[in-house]
Amino acid sequence: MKYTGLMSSSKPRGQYAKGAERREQIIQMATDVFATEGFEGAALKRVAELVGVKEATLFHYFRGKQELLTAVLAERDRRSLAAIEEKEVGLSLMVRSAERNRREPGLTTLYAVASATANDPGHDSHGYFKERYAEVVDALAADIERRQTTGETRSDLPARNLARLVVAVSDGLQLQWLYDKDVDVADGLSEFIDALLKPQAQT
Amino acid sequence: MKYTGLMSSSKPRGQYAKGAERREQIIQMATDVFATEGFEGAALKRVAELVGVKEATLFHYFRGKQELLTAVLAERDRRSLAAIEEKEVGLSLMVRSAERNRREPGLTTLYAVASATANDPGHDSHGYFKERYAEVVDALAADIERRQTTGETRSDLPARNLARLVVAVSDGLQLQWLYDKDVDVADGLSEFIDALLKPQAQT
DNA sequence: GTCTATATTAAGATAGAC
DNA sequence: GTCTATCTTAATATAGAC
Repeated sequence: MKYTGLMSSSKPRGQYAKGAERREQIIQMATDVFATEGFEGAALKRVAELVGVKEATLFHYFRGKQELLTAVLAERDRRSLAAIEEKEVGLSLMVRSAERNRREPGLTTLYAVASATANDPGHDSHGYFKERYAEVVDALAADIERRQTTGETRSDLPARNLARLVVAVSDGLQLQWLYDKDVDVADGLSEFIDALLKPQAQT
Repeated sequence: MKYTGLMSSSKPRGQYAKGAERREQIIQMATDVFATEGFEGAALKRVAELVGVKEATLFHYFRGKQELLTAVLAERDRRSLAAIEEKEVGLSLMVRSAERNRREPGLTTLYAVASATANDPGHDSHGYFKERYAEVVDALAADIERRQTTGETRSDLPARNLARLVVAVSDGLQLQWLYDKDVDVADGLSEFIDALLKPQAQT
């Protein structure tokens, strides 16, 4: 309802914030509001009030609501990666991400919905998702291929196909979780990786 | 753009169609328009024109655009099932459905987007997807469990977990296909089923 | 101090929901 | 018709460079 308390304390009279900082503030606050209200349900007015600026200021930093959404999604990715050990890549990163998702259901839902709706090339986040899918599949395929050479992982299927399956299981279970919170994405993904990637004895 | 549904020429002047028939016509035409223009992009006015009725008539049969969408999605399911051998259930049905999806990309995209956006309990199609996921997982689990007793399929994992993975791979690959049409959902799903469900030798 | 780039806002157009 | 949300336009305020 009322957020006026935040205004004057966070932004002393007569001072302008530096562009990059204000941009950060807006993304952070938009993250919270989008995660709580959903994309359509969120009003930019509320975001602006919480930051302590007028709506018009938001449009100075972002061309529109969709561009702000893209910034929120990209920033979540960035934070996610930053919070993880550098050595963790590929398969273990996927499982770790699924565990993080469990802790932020609002953002995870936002992400799942956006990944489907942004399929339209006209959607502002289309490029972001297209590139990200390519990157994730590439990184996973490289990790799997490395494991294949050491015999740690089955080699009877192309690494790239296996990578696509891992990503598919992750996204697909996430979708089922939207409708049934008993579904555990991290557990299911782990089970899948253990079961599918284990070296195969010929039967 | 060509719309192949039943046209107004099938309705002689001065005759009212029976409710069920008109309803059918509307659903068929809406299917074409939604598949071509997408849900948001589609104008109900256009659907009405193509059917040969006023927009108000649409609202007589469906409370709103979302309810019409639900009817379109449900009808696609019904037709899909009707066109398939009765004996085909479970795993082979999943692969067959993926093959059909390849032939109707517009509808498939519509379905993928709707399955993510309808996660909100307030969305008109929410109940449809929730029930459908439960049904599909149940049917698949039953099929897999049967195969497990015959030794045709691995038994070291619960049938229900395997069923959820199969559904996840199907939906997940479909999502990747939205961004890269080179992804072949049916092939990937087949590969996955062959690889994962094969009885496991102990390693 | 003046100048310029950037930050911010007031006011309102437009479109859709109720 | 009223209300609310997105977005535009154009004018004002501030910070930093010189």
